Amino acid sequence: MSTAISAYLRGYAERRAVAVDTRFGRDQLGVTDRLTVGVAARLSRYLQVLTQAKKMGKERISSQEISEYTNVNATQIRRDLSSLGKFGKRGVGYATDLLIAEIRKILRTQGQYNIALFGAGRLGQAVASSGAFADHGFNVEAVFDIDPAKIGRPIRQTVVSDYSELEQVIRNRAITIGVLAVPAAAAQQVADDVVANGVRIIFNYSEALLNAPPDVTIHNSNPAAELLHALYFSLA
Amino acid sequence: MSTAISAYLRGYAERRAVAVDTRFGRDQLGVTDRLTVGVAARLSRYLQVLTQAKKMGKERISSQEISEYTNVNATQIRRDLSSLGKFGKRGVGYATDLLIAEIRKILRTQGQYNIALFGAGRLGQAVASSGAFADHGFNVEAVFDIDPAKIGRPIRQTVVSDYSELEQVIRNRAITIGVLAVPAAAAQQVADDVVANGVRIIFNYSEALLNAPPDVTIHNSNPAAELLHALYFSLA
DNA sequence: TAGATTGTTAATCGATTAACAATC
DNA sequence: TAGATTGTTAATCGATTAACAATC
Repeated sequence: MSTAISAYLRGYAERRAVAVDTRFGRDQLGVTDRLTVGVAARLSRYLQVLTQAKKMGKERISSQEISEYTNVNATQIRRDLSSLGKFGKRGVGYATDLLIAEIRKILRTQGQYNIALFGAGRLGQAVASSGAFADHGFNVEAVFDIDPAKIGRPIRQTVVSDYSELEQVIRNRAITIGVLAVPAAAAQQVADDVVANGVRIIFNYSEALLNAPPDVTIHNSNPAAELLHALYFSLA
Repeated sequence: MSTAISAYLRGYAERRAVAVDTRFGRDQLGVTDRLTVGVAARLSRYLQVLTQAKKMGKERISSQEISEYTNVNATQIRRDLSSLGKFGKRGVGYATDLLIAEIRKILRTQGQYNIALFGAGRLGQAVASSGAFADHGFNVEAVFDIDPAKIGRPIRQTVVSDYSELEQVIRNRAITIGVLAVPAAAAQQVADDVVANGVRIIFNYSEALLNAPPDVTIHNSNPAAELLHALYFSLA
């Protein structure tokens, strides 16, 4: 067990009171209620751990084990899960497969989502090659760059497209998520362009502070901020 | 202003009540009190935004502006800051430089920290080349790989070392942080090795679930979990 | 002065946790 | 049956927010 300081997500916008039905997270009308931001963030992290645990051949897992890898209190985990259904067996634990399926259902992320990756540099290549996205149904459907040396070359399974084909590719390949692995100086322009073409979710790996319309969700990667925070707690 | 869902950190361990002195975050005895996990996480994020704002030539910034980029409520930001000192000017805002210095003081991250990077592949190269760490005093002092083709080659300013030199390099270069950009299958072994050589902070970019002693802080990078969570809130 | 923005209060709500009965 | 672990309760604590006086 490690004193892990773990990143987790939290959107401060869109906070909403929740009255989740106990079984399916749906209300009488069949409309799915919103989870609170904290719950959705934690469920995403449980899913990550469960996916990896399954890869390692683990068929059952206890709240205590999930706790050790996420550093979420075991009671909190049981509480989160039991408020959404009865997924566990007392004295036994949770079936990994079942729990993965249930959390995916709850998060409504069972489907496949098409990503366009911007920037085919080292970071872009690392992102495209990572299994992290693929495990969760995120397909890198398109990769863009402006470097003629990279355009037309394959990265994993995807051929790098010229940035000028942005509009056409986004629409033809049903891109819903833009991942920015471009230099900070170019990030705002790319963000503007993808937003103009209907993309409403941006994952920003650049250091740039992006501006976007209110209906666009921007997620910033902040490795340095995370490390600073981890450091604070390890320097007792 | 965007409906940004932003990552922020939270260590569930080491929670502690806080009674921070208003000016320096120190108590009568000169011993720095612990911030709550939430406050330390938010301060780290403010610092990230301030650093970038400064790069963009912004000399002053308001709580409202910081709020737009971090999606932390502006009142919360003023509250966090004012509980640690009076850093702002009413009617004006906060001086970027001053606030950066103060937050660094509070987080005790003014110093330089030496990082050893494991894995000189695409991800490792991207991490080493990123300005994100350098901006906050994290020096990539050593890079390790086991691929003979990479050993001896420079990555940015650092020559790739053979993994067999681990012990010597960690001790000679005063490495305090290990960053893992190795395949998942190798991650646990590397973690064990760096811990055996005294490193107590690990930043894990691999998908592996790592085990470590309780006094070791493990921070896991979870891009897919973050994206899942962002997705949940954008699929209204 | 007028406008802007901080610092602070007060109230509410959600997160966290220990403890334990239920039950596999 | 004995051990393990979930599901759930109850109590506490911190986070969040609106509102506004202070003041630049």
